[in-house]
Amino acid sequence: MSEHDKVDKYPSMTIGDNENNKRVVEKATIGVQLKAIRTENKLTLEEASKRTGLARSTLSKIENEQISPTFSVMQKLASGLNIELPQLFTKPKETKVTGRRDVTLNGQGRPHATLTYEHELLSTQLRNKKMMPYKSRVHARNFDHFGEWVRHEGEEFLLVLEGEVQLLTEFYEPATLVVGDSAYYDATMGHLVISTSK
Amino acid sequence: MSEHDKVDKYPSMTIGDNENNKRVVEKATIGVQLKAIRTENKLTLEEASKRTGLARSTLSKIENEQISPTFSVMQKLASGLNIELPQLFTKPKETKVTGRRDVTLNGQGRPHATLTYEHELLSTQLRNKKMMPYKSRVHARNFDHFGEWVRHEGEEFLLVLEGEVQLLTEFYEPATLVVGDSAYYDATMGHLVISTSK
DNA sequence: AAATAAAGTTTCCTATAGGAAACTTTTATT
DNA sequence: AATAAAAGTTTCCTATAGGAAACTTTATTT
Repeated sequence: MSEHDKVDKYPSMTIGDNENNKRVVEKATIGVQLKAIRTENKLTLEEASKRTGLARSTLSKIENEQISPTFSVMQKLASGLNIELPQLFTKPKETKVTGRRDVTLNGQGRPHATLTYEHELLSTQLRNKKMMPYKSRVHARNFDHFGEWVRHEGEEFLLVLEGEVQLLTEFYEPATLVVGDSAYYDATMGHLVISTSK
Repeated sequence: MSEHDKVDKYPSMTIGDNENNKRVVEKATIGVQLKAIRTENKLTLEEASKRTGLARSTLSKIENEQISPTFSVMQKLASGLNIELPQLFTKPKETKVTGRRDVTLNGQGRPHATLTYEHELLSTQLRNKKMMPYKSRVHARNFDHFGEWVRHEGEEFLLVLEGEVQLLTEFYEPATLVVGDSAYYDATMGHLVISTSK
């Protein structure tokens, strides 16, 4: 292997440069990550070797991006160094909303109407939030307005701001909620909110 | 390779059974995961092969846990199948609140008072929620009640139910919020809420 | 600043991953 | 139910990962 080869073996390894031409911008930094984790823990290659059961040389090569470790090696790394697997290739988490906030004054949210609901989406300036807050006015007055359960990934929390609604969910009896009442539920279970106000 | 070998190659591969005797309970299911993802997307091995740029045979062997894919292969999988890398070895998230809900009537939450806030924790019956909803009455009337910024992991959404408060955050001017106003912010950035009601 | 020790890298070899093609099994079609 | 087509598996080979030991570099001690 020539000197040039060594340096360029995994040059900047752009992920997914496959025939479909799907290109992912992120770089493969498993070596860099590993070295960072090891040095932060003040471990030598020898010590890391003992903990992971991997050869000193193997660790060195991974750190210098000379080889692409197998999944089983990655598992030994995570286990031996007491970290979660994704830490090996995920840069220290940067929340997408890092250092940002978004204030939405009453009634200034982005409107979004459907047949059954009138939503006011809140904090729409912030992208990639973990929560999607919104205020809703409920029009639906019975199950038939929907036809079937609403289901989707994630969890929902609701708080009644005015009037009276019924929360219908699979497996449970309907719950009548008035101002100040709230509920939290798994959204993969069928759910609906209907209005029982006048 | 004997029939027995084939079956047991990666028998139930308990991770991290290394000399430090650190034992991780989780199983290595990258093959199972991959197969699940592929079939859910109604892809044949051939199609998956085209998308990822990997050989049909390689995919088959990975799915049957006959080989341990290298990191670079895992990247091609994630990229080609349009998934996040950790999805390959993390079982489809089973929310801890699966199939459950928790209704909290007004004033029936669990009280939790501090010097500066009077909290009413909501939906405390459900454990391991992704969100922690609560109503708070704010006592603090200036920064000095705290001494320094509040900081923690995650994101916060707040909605004013009555009175008037000021939201103080690093990097931003204070925001005055009245009933119906809301805000969303990164909680790792210093933040405080103080009361400006009478 | 030599000598020694410790940490890290490279080489060389063996084991295993990944690809091409043959083979087997399953599904669809007549 | 026989045939064809499609999907999946296995074989066989080549390329590359991983381990042992030699080698180089960096830090430490005298």
